[in-house]
Amino acid sequence: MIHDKLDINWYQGDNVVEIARELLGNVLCTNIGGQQTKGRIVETEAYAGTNDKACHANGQRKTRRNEIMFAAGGHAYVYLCYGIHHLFNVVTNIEGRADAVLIRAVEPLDGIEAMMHRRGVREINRQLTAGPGMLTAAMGIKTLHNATRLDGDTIWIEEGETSENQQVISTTRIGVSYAREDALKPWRFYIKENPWVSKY
DNA sequence: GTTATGATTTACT
DNA sequence: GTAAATCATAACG
Repeated sequence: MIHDKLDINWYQGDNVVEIARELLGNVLCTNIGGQQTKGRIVETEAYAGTNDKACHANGQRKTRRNEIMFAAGGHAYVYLCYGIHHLFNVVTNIEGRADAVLIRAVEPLDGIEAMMHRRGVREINRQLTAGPGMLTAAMGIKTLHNATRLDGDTIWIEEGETSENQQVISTTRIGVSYAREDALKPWRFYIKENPWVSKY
């Protein structure tokens, strides 16, 4: 079965919410530290640039941290949250439009041994990748991978199985209550009844 | 220069 | 159920 890497142009559409939904079922791949890992994306959230109070780039606020969000779609935006967790986003839209999709959970496919080793767990269970900080740890993604191009050979996304049977649920985003009315936007997407979707 | 804080996880009472 | 861990960044002086 051939899986094609998503083309850089794929990321540059102007509807970040739609892209977040379409990312479900595709496969996030990393080749870091000599270990290749792959995981099917089962949960995402859209962050809609300057009009979204939950987005780091809201109100055209451009800083050193979120600078990469203003670049053209197809880059990785990785940053450290709570001093502990690395969060991985896919930058979308064209240069100057700071949209991004947060990858919140994946289902492990390849390199599971490496993931378990990085996470320090012995069994394959939700502890591996069912959460935005967990999946980056499992797949070896660190802040040094910020601004990585997703058409390279370190981090990329492949087309997944055709997902006719997957039912997509949309609901509110998590951990953004500070964003007031924008916290109510139903911009979190996940695959129904998939056991790897994050808790809370 | 200082200080507050978070797109979370984990451990503990 | 609640709280601690832990630090780069952003906002301010």
